[in-house]
Amino acid sequence: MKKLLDLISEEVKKAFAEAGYDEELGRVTVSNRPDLCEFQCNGAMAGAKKYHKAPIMIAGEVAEKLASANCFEKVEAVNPGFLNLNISADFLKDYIADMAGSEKFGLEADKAPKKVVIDYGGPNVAKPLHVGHLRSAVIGESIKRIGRYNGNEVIGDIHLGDWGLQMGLIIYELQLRKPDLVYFDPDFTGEYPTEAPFTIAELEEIYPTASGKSKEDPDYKAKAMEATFKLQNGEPGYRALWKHILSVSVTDLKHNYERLHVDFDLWNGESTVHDIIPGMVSKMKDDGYAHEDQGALVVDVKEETDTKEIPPCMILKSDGASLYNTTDLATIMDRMDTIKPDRIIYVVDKRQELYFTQVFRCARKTGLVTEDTGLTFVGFGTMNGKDGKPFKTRQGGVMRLEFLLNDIEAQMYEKIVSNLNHAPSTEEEEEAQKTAALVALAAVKYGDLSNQASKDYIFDVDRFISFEGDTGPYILYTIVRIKSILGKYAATGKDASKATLTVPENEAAKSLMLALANFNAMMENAWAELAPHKVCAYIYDLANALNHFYHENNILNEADEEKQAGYIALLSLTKDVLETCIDVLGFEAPERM
RNA sequence: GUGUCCGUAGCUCAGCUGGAUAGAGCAACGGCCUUCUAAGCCGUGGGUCGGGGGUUCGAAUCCCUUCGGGCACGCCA
Repeated sequence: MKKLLDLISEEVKKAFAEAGYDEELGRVTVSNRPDLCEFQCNGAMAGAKKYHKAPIMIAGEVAEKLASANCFEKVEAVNPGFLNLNISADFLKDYIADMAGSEKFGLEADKAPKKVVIDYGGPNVAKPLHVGHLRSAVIGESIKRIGRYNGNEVIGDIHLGDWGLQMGLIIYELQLRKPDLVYFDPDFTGEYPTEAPFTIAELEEIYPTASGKSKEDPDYKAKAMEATFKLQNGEPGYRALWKHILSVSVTDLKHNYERLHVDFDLWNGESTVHDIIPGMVSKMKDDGYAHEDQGALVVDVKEETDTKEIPPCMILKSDGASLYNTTDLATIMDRMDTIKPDRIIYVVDKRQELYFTQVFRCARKTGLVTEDTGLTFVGFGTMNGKDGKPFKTRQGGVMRLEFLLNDIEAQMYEKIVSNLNHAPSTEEEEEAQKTAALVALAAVKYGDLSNQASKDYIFDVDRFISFEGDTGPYILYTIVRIKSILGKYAATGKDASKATLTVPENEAAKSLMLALANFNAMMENAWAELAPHKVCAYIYDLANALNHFYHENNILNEADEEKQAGYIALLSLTKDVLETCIDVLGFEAPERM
């Protein structure tokens, strides 16, 4: 289905052409003066110079040609040369009816669907998720869903940190604590136990302890490095332990991501590509791209157009060990090999931007990716506390994601229960718990996603839980409100699915339709710009339009059944669109709140 | 130092492929619950769009400059 703006623009372009002007001048935009008109075209002013004519003259001529166009109910040429347009109520109603009947509310799927890998998450095993992982998960998940909604095949990959020194640290510390475990017996030849010799809680304690010791004690660190080396070279006991660490950790991670409504198609990590690194490196050497510099193996990635010096991309450290770059490049190679994506999107902290330009250039230069493979860096800003500094606990430590969510859910629960105005029954308590979880998630996600991803933002818990105004809960509240009305309508024995739209006969209804009509353009644009905040801005507008409509029209008491059915159809569509949008943002609405 | 992003109302943020009076939310103030959920709606006050130049009929938006801040700049990830 064509976008409403395109349909209107076609008419206006035709009018420009008929009046003897360049039709490109006929591009219509949403009015920035809603008090004057719904849509505007500024082409007359842009063309004034070219045609040596006063803009108002041009606008006037075009307006005359447009007089017969049935899609407008008002066409005005006003000084200095604006073309003010109001759409016809009938035309709009028909458009909305088409939209309601179309599969994706009028969104046309990409003509050539792309296969896209999206790399987000990036947690380390054996370490709990903390607030630093929140943005990647929330933004990445939303971009993934937006991409899918636009008709693409999008594959989410968590890209675990599961291979480096951290693993050696854990193994060595475990060996000190439980030296009798079979994993450390070099003569052991049997089957290793299937049960891990530790719990997630122990694991989460072991890693920081080991990490701390290794910083203080060079000997300890050397031992950990040795363990890492053995692991990477296939020592059976270590491999078996590593699998335990991975599985215990992944189980826990899945649980935590589930709570965030975030899921990944691939749980690959650094270890996935370990075996293909040597081949990749030697090929880069053989092809003449990689050379030694100060002992390290590097690939130059400078380009003439650079405004600053871009350091070479390091492939191997001077001690011959691989590093982050090596794994990332090998991961690209692996993805090209196994998935053949058209595009890879990285949702990562924006501080890594320079690093990723190096990696991308290196991948292109060395032929790891084809010319037309897109490599996109979506950098997100820091989540700051109210003081404008990186978000910390009251004690100044890193806040665990679980604790943060628990805290917000608990406050949400209090609010819900106090809204009941009576002591909750057991059932009500249970429902309140569920609702609190949904609302808390919406509050956190909307709070994050409504900001431009690339900017730092202030994570203000008090603001999020107050849930007034432009917040996730406001959106949910609007949906719940519609559900309630639709439920009551159905309870009178009428069938909402049979309700058909009617021509909007008041300003509130028309505004709501206009807001709805923007859906396809918005969703397409959100994908083009990888910008979930556009979806947030849209649903905030739509929710406002709905609430305005709600206060202007008494739906359930409307005596005229046809008119009432029209309202109901409008409400249903609004609900469906809102729910589609929040789904794409990665949260959902409760039945009541 | 070099590069890069940012600076919009008291606070948090939109708007930035140039257009008419710069928009929201919070906070402040004033209305609206015997009618569909007041987590709502309606209204009032509040801004030299960091400063200065320039391009343009027109600049928060583009260019230059300056001040202030964030971040990144080869063996961490």
